[in-house]
Parts: sequence; C-alpha cells; structure tokens
Amino acid sequence: MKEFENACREADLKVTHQRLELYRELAQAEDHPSAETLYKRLIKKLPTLSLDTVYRTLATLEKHRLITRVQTIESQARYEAKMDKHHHVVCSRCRTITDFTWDHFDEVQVPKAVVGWGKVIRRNAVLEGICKACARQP
Amino acid sequence: MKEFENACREADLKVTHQRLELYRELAQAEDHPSAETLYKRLIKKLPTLSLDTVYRTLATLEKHRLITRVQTIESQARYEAKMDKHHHVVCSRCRTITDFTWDHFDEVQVPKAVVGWGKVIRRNAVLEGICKACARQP
DNA sequence: TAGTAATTAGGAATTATTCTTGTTTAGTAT
DNA sequence: ATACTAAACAAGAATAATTCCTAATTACTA
Ligand SMILES: [Mn+2]
Ligand SMILES: [Mn+2]
Ligand SMILES: [Zn+2]
Ligand SMILES: [Zn+2]
Repeated sequence: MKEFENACREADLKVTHQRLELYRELAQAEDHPSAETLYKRLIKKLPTLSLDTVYRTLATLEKHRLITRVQTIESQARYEAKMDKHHHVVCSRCRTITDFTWDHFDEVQVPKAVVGWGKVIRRNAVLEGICKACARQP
Repeated sequence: MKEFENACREADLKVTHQRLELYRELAQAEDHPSAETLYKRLIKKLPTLSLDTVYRTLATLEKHRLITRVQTIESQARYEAKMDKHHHVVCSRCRTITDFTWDHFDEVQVPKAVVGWGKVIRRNAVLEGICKACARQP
C-alpha cells in the first residue's frame, strides 16, 4: 500500500482517499472485477463515491501501469492490480477468470513471422475451458 | 462460400442474402472488423441493411462457430471468419491486429496448475507490441 | 494557512449493443 | 408454380457501459 502511494507520487498523481480505497479493494480482489462490481463494493465504505470516479481512476491507474485491464470477450472491462507476469484461464460456463504462471511460455521464442512484425512488449496466454466445479454440474 | 451455405443448412439457418454478404465480407477482410465497420462496408451493396442485422448475424454465426469474436481490450467487439488455429499480435500504437501461427504453443503442455483447474478447450496467445510501420514514426 | 491545480460528485451525454414490432422472405408443402 | 409458415429482417426505441461537463472539494505547495 505504501508502494502504491509512492508510485502515485512518482507519477504525479495525488494520493486521494478514493484512489487508495479503490486500489486496496482491487488488490485484495481475486476475481478480476469490473468497474460496476468495484463500485458496488466500494460504496459501502465511500458512500459518496461516484461511478465516474471508479471509471476515471481505473483508466488513470491503467495508463500509469499500476493496474491491468484484462482481455475478455465480455462487454464489461475487467481489471486486476496483480502486476507480476501471469496468464488467465477462463471458464466458458461460469466465466470465472483464474490466474496461473507459465514460465516456459514467457521465455520461449516467438515465431519468426512475429519477429519480422515488430517489437513484442508483452505476451499473454488466454486459455478457455470448463473448470472442475462446472464440470460436475449437468 | 458453398461451404458456408452448407454449414448454414446444417445448422438450420436460412441462407439469406444478408448472411451471405456479411460472411463474404468478413471472410475477405484482413483487419478483424467490428460490427460498425462491417456495416459501413456492407451498406454499399445492401442499402437497406440494418445495423441490428449485422449484430444479430454476427452473434448467430458465432454461436454456430462459423466465425470468431476476437479478444481485445477495445470497446467494440471485433470478428473474423478465419477459423484455422492461429494467434494475434496487436500493435499498441495503431491497434492493428495481425494473425500468426505458432505450432509450438498449440502443442506444448500447459502448466500442472491448469491441468488441475479443469479441461482446457482452446488456447490463444495474444502478443502486444509496436509494429514496424509504427516504429518508424516519431 | 492560503492558493491553486488536480480531482471529485452528480447528472447529462455518448457509444455500443440489444429489444420490440410490423414486414419480408427462405424453405416447404401443396 | 403457389401458398403457407417460421425465421429473419428493417427501423427505431430501449438499455447498458462508458465518458463528458460543470461546479464543488481536496491534496499538495509555498
Ligand atoms: Mn489475473
Ligand atoms: Mn485472426
Ligand atoms: Zn466454471
Ligand atoms: Zn502499429
């Protein structure tokens, strides 16, 4: 949390109550929440919080690379504060997004065609399937 | 194109003029167009086409696995008719999505944690970087 | 402690997508 | 070929997600 405050100052972002609480909430969330979901959770602690502030803060923090927007095919954007290199497996049934690490993927060489394309800065694996909990259901 | 007609009949989908033209347009597009983009291109040939039909048709074809919705962090959904296994590299600057194949990634074993998670049905690599054209600009 | 530029709340506006309704059409049975 | 019917369509209204606008508040600075 102190790290976050420093990162804000570093980026010339004021350390506001809203930013702190939003970051705290996102950092402890395991479920890659959407703006709307975060808003519902935060409103309990910050009764005057506006939904716009949630959107604006998420955009700001993403721009400064303090959080990440997760790639999905859903209509609502989803976010996470976890910035260590990791990947996602999404359950097609319940839409849960689960983290995992994959060192081999992070380090293996990309195809020659991609080298010719340009400079790759980030790589993400997105797996899709059926989680065990869902598999047990009819 | 004949294949597409047969696939429609197979799926009990009527072979309509709109579906044929939309599929034809998407199949020849290289840029993973959005519904809006497709609409603008199709309206020239189908002046009475409605935007809703584009959305509805894309959803229908996706459900029957005749086209794919591409994962991006953009607000508009983007589609492709190319169904062979392939992956995407996205330019952070110009947002162009480029296809590439990566046999090694398709076949390499996923981490043990993922095996424990459930059954993986699809895997996608999404790379991000700066394409050569953009790299040449200030 | 006061000044000020950044940030916020609240509501309006915009964008992307989906729904509703009446009309048209593809496939099927005469 | 013609008529029938369920599916699909066009048009515009409605909804959902996100962004914009403006006046008030607040974090940092001096
Ligand atoms: Mn994650
Ligand atoms: Mn593609
Ligand atoms: Zn599941
Ligand atoms: Zn580019």
